[in-house]
Amino acid sequence: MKEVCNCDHLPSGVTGLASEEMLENLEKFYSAFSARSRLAIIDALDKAEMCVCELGRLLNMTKSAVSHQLRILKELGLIKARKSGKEVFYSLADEHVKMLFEISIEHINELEREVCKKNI
Amino acid sequence: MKEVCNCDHLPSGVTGLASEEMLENLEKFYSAFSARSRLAIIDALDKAEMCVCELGRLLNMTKSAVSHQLRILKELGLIKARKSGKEVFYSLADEHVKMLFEISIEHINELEREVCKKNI
DNA sequence: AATACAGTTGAACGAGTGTTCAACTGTTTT
DNA sequence: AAAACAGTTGAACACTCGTTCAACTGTATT
Repeated sequence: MKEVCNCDHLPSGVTGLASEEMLENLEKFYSAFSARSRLAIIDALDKAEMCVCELGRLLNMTKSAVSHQLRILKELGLIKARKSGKEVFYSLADEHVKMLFEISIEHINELEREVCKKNI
Repeated sequence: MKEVCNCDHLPSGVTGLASEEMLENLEKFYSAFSARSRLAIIDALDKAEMCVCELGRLLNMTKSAVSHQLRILKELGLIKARKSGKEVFYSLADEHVKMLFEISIEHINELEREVCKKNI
């Protein structure tokens, strides 16, 4: 009962691999969430619309740092901006972003529990 | 009807922000998916159990590069290993990882469609 | 018109990261 | 016992990325 690696050929049963384009989209999307500062911003905007100044104070970041990260999130289509006088109010782009973020939180919580159980 | 930034105090309606620990978990999790090579590995393992050699050939990576990334994924509890003779077969850790990955793909597809619609 | 404030931008810096290379372990085959 | 193979590991390298700093735009206030 030997399990062959047979490294002369590709594994046979493997079909439906993600396309290059899909991988690129996934990478871009996950990268947006892979920095603590951006995660904190998304988490905050998941709770309420906020201006740069508020975000900065809430998250202990400089306005500049917040602004840089907001630009990245905006380019990825994850947040939207609403200008009002001197201020710019940011919020999550749509319900899809909101859902995806909240679902992730739930699942990662359960994942964490699984890992903990195994380590006992 | 002026919308006050009132940058002397924190925004009032904001409660239930993610804890530091939660942010850390989210960051670790998303970081695991933020490298193209790791994404490709996860995608492949989502389709079938594979050894390092197969992954390397399938994804055009050296065994060393694959092994390094597998170590990271294993430390995060996202994949598991099964040794058999000379070879080590890897697969996704459990159904939770599988689901989270597949759900993400669906949602990102829809997200992409939304963004495209807006750019018309 | 001058000042103050919210926000943006680009350059520069330091920290983190993925790959490569070479040496290594451990198992199987001859 | 020696050779071959699957896989791992650590150092080195280039590259990316987030923050800081300073200068800037545009709006509101006096």
